[in-house]
Amino acid sequence: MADDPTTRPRGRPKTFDRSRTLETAIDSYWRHDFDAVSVNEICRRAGVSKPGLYREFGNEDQLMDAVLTRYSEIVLGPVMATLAEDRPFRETLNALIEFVTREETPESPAGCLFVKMRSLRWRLGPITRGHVDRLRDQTVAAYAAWLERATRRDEISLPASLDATARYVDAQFTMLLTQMAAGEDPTAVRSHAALAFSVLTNTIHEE
Amino acid sequence: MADDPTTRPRGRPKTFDRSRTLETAIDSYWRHDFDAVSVNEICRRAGVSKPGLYREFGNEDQLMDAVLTRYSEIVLGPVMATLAEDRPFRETLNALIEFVTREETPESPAGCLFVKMRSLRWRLGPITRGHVDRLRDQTVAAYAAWLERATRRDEISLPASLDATARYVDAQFTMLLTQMAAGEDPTAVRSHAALAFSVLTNTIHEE
DNA sequence: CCTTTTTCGTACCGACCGGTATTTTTCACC
DNA sequence: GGTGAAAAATACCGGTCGGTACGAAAAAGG
Repeated sequence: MADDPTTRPRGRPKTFDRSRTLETAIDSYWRHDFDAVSVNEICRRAGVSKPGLYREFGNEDQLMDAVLTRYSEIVLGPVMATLAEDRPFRETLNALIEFVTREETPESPAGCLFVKMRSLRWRLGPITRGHVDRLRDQTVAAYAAWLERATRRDEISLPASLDATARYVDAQFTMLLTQMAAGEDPTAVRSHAALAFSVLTNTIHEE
Repeated sequence: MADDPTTRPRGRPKTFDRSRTLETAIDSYWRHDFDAVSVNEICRRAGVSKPGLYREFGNEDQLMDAVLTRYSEIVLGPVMATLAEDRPFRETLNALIEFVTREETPESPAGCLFVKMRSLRWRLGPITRGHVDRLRDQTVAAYAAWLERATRRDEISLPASLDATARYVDAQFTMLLTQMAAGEDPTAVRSHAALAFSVLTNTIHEE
């Protein structure tokens, strides 16, 4: 069943491990400085030949795009899901802050690869760049929807227009993640988060 | 007097224009993507031979250090001076926000070269990196002194420890300048500033 | 066994990098 | 005019980059 002789293709069987290579690439881009991660370097780390990688992904731009797609599924998806849940505003906010300021672990470095890509936009090819832009719009839209629901339930009162506030939230999370990626103390970053988001939660009807 | 024959050195007179080269380098690093600015590229832009530049500055690290020194004198110095002035807190804050969110002009791109260097720390040599770290400490210290004076005069009440608040202010200005460098709309960035700093100015005794 | 098909990886391409050896030019001094 | 010293630029170095030409290897079909 593992190798059905009727469907087995004709030529030399493929041994290239796409998934493993992709994970190596994600980890490399995420953990290390961006310009220290060349295609050559990824091949070295993944133990894969360069033409093999190019056969699988096409070029550097498409490789980065595949990396971003996978990262989006693994990391960004759950965050979006959290934002879409119908929990009290503070609860979701605290969960997000906790998630964003978590310590580095062997399987997931501090910071966010998506934020890193946004800040190093010029290193990206046109495909990945477009992908990043689309994801950013989706992220801001998710923040806006979250804020609107909380506003309708009188949990917060918007300090600015819905769109401006959503962009502010995005900017603040970007800043927090950038600081985490830079190796800042998580406690200090959390205190920044408390200050930055107090404009949302310290409303008059808490008095 | 311009060429005193008693002090005129022996060999071929120097024609290398250090100041002009330095300004070309500042403009290049400031305006363009960091990895698009190689030593070769700076030589091309400045119309200077590569050995000439190396004779003048030593290597890339020392060139960047010289760039940072000059930038610090030109741009960071006046900001520090503004912070040290004894003006009402809001007045200084507004002046800083206005300065930071100014539009791009031919002689000064949007954003801040110092912030750019901080975010691209891995592109820097050891000398420039140390310089950046020192300047950052000085900046945070200047914010702290400014906040402390305002607190003593009861203009603001600190929402966290002096040090934590100073670091928060630094983080926020860094974020604003990063957004400006990314080409965001100055009005949107100013609205982010208003939200981020409201935690300092919206104190109880304004009620 | 031999051909066909597919994937494999070595070895290479031109471009650009940071940095320098070397020769030529331009001056002061004699 | 000849000579020594300082600064000029050409032309080069080894290394790395993104990307690929091409022959060897491994399977199925005959």
